[in-house]
Amino acid sequence: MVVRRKNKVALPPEVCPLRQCMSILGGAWTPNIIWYLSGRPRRFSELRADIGEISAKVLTVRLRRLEASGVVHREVMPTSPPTVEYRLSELGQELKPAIAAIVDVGHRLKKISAKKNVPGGLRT
Amino acid sequence: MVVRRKNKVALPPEVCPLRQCMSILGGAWTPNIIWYLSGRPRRFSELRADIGEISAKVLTVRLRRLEASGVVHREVMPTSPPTVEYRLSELGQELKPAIAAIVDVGHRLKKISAKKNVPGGLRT
DNA sequence: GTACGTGGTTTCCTTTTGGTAACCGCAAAA
DNA sequence: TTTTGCGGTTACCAAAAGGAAACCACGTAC
Repeated sequence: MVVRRKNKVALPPEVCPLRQCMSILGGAWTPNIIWYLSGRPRRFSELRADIGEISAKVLTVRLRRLEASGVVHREVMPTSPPTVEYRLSELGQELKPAIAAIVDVGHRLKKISAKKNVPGGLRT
Repeated sequence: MVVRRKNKVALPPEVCPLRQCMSILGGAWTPNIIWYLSGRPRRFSELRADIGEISAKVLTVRLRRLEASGVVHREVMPTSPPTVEYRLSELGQELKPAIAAIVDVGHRLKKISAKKNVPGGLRT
């Protein structure tokens, strides 16, 4: 019995742009984080307060992932107690139009669902 | 002991537009479905083939939810075997710019991650 | 010494999600 | 009569996600 190479040569991933981008935007609160950071840099506790319902754990996980994907920059300031500032990287800035578009649709959805008396439409 | 009315008068939901919109776009494959439907109306089996990896169950659930939220219109055609056509409603059309913006970022992410040799960035 | 604030981490738990596979009803075709 | 295609539905299951609460290190303030 001989070990053979597979017939298919592991066809290149050919990532779908939509999935590519959604893999960054996915997960609870991620768009909100980007939204707030698009305003100005923020500290951990600021983001926590801004978003309100997010847990520390999830916020940590999100920020770590965004950092790993190059969307967010993390900087420790030499203060005491040390504060940490998060801001959108150059790459992160590219997401702003997408987030803005989503927010924009959100506004229109609100108007429409108000007209139609669909109480809030779908909620999470 | 007297039953009292609550102090807070059930403050209005005050839905965040971002969450509002993401509650529609959320869930695996949803943006892809909208993307394909934004091209032209499609049948169930077409969408299934277009997206490829989606299961019938999830596709059903997504379409039902999109229909319920008024984004997608479902029409049964009087053919045999009966075919069902899905298309974006007027409200669904509003989502096109947002999806387009996301796709656009996806393209740029691809270029950047190619440059940086981050192999695909984050995958789902 | 003790408490406090910052920015987390860790553990545990419940809920949600999404996939697989089997099944279904109908009408037409073979 | 059996099969085929369409458009699903259902039951079951494993994995992932996300929340709560406890914990942690560090330097400063009291």
